[in-house]
Amino acid sequence: MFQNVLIAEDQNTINKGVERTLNELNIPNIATTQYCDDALLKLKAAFRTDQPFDLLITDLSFKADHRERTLKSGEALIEAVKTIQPNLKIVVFSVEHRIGKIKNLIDTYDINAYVEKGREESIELKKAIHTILEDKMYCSPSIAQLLRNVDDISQTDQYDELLLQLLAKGLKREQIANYFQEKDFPARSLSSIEKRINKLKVLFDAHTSEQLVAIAIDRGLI
Amino acid sequence: MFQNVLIAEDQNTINKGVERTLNELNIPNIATTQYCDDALLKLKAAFRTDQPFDLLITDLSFKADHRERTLKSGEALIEAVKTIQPNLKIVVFSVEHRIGKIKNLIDTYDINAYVEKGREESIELKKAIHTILEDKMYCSPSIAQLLRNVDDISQTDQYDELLLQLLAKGLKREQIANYFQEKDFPARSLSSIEKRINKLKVLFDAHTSEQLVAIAIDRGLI
DNA sequence: TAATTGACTATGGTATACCGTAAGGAATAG
DNA sequence: CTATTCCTTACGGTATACCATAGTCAATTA
Repeated sequence: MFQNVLIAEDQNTINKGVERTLNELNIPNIATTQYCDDALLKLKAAFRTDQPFDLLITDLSFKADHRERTLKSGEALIEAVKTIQPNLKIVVFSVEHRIGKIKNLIDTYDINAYVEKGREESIELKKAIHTILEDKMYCSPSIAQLLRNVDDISQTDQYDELLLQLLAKGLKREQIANYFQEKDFPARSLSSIEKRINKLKVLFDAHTSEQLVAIAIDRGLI
Repeated sequence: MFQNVLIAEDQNTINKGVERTLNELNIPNIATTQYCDDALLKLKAAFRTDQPFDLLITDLSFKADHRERTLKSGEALIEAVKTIQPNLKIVVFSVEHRIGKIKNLIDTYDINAYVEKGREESIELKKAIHTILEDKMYCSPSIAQLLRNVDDISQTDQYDELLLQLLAKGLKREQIANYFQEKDFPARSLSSIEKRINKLKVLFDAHTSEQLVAIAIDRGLI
């Protein structure tokens, strides 16, 4: 079982709750922190001793408050951690359900578990920890399900992604065409842009381009 | 001090955490539940005994899962509770920061405290409970600040919020107008809808309605 | 080579969104 | 009461989005 676990989570109550769950697993040393910067400091400090942390459980989003912050998100924390202790096991514990974001997280940072916050989260956390101990990856069932279907989404390639981003950034169709002209992209005419947007609307079952943007955001594509 | 407290919160970990916080206040009987319907059953059952609950701490949003639900939100639970035990003290404990919703909650249901989930939530929960014991209302500082600035804005907030939601759901301007006709809302003409959308675009500095929706989602307005 | 296909583009017509103006009515101020 | 202001609505013109059609060109195939 893990010996030294660090919890990074801004919500105080969740800290307490996760701590209690870890108690039930008989983990001897549990540290908690409410800021990413503090988490990194603690990890660094412990890494220099003979008692480094062997597991990090971290949220993704941390609210801003009066304190200055260098690391502003779980992603940033993970990226920083990987440079000093690349073998540290990491569990991401978040409400994030946008599959694009999660897939990116898994692909980029090679995290060991993704647990979605929800009713069964305590049970899932325990499962995740046991699974990691066997050197396997754990993922909440609902998310695992979505990940399997993620190939549908990767059809919408970089081009579509950029197109949706530009829409969400407030560019009109003609402006997008001009932008693509400059970048010398294929399908850079106004006509092609229109067709592509239309294709995306069919693909995502959106009635308007406003809804298209909303869906794209909801799925974490942009 | 309160003797019998019920916690309604779908996130298991938060349940544990709040329970621990209440332990620190030496509250003898703490019950937890992850469903609104169960919460109501427990409240009803206890109300018939000589040990009714004297405090309810409830979240606002409860995720859907396989179970059938009658009560789907904290608001619904509160409304139901008020019919059977109108004097029950209620603490709402939520991440909700849309001031319109919160003001509506306070005005309609006469709740005793609103604690916003965040870094200081445990301390605030304790403060809230102590404040309620003195028969006063407690509100998180950040929310209290916002409430002071919002007198008549809240109505327009609701309206704008719905408008943005309908846009994100793919309704066209005319369909939104029709929807507002049916609901007998003020400013229900196509012209008014257009004007309002335009006002929102100026307010949020959006160039297109697509961007407006994106910004609204980003800020958690919808 | 000739035909075919597919990706891209140009064009024009229709629908919708956008924007300004003005009229009506309710509430408010003088 | 009248004037003013604010809100709502109607209306009309312009811009943009939407949609169908057809043309160009390059690559592929027979």
